[in-house]
Amino acid sequence: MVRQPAINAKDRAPLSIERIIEAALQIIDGQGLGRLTMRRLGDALEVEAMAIYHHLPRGKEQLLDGLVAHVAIAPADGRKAAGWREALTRWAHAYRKRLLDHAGVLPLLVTSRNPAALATTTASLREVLREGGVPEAAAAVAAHALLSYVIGHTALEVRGTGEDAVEVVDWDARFDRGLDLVLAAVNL
Amino acid sequence: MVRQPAINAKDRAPLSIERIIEAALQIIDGQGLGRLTMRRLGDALEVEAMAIYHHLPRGKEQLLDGLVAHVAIAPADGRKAAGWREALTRWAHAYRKRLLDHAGVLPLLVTSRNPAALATTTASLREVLREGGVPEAAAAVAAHALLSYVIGHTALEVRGTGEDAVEVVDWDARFDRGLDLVLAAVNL
DNA sequence: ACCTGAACACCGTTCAAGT
DNA sequence: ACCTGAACACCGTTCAAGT
Repeated sequence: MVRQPAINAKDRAPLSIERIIEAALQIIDGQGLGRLTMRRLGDALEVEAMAIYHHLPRGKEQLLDGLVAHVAIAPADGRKAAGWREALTRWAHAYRKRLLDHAGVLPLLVTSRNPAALATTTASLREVLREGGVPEAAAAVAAHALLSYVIGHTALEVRGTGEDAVEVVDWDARFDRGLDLVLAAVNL
Repeated sequence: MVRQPAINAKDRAPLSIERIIEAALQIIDGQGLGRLTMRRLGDALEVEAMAIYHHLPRGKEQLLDGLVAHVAIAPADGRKAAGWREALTRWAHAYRKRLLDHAGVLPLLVTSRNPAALATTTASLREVLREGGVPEAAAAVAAHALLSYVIGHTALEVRGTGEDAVEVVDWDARFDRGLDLVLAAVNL
């Protein structure tokens, strides 16, 4: 006879940090950061909230650190860029998309939480500049100005896109025009 | 006989929205946003937490909206600027200082909460550009790029200044160099 | 008008216990 | 090793009551 799992055995995929982070992102993206609680997260994972502590001993703090780390990585754009300016434009678009896709995590990004994750983002941007042949000294300023612009723009876009928005704005167009302005200065 | 207040009379200044906001800012600046609770706020004001609801019927939501409104107003710089570039530089420095002085409120600023407060900030910046004689079309892009840069830089600065900072950085110098880059592009 | 006290439904987290 | 259940100290908020 083939061995059957007992009726009461909970033979589902065991918990893992990846599954926990994924479920947390789904709650945040769907209901907002304020509704992310350990108990609700446990429900989503079909587990008691306390089980999460077995995988994240530092509890909710560690969970939030993990969320920041997750959005820090801008997915690489496969296409080959014609020059450093096009490469930077693509990087900026990819990072903005990442931030907007998980806009609920944004408040965590403007905290001193998990500063190591920020280094990841900076490194990927510096790599694009290096490949584009931008001199080291100019690259440092350019990277900082560009990253600041993308983060700041996204913050403004999120604020201006809420339910009771004050003004109707084409945020795609506004982003591109500001980006052009910043990139023009890099060229000087 | 001169009328004396009874021993048990609580003859202290009555609660007001201004006093509540002020006390909340003090808690945030000193202990962080996470430790701002209605009960602690009540303690700071020497009142039961429930008394706050008499002045802020929408409760903590309304309190947070008020905090966002408070940091939205960049204090005017008294000195007379020599030209639009100097005027913008001063505006940027003043706004960065405001954000850093209340860095704990920053997470609230990257939410869709109280979008009307954002209009206040934008208006003050647009006024500087108007006085500087920057043409309307260029001013719109410049204002957005500059405001984004200042907000984004401050977010990065707060992240890079925490207790377990990864790198030592002269944030004043970095801010100025990025600001110069953005302002150079406005000039084109 | 302004504040209090008790109560309710929720939170994050600990700890001993189960399998 | 992995998860549960009960418990603790805390939240935001309501509502009736006090002055």
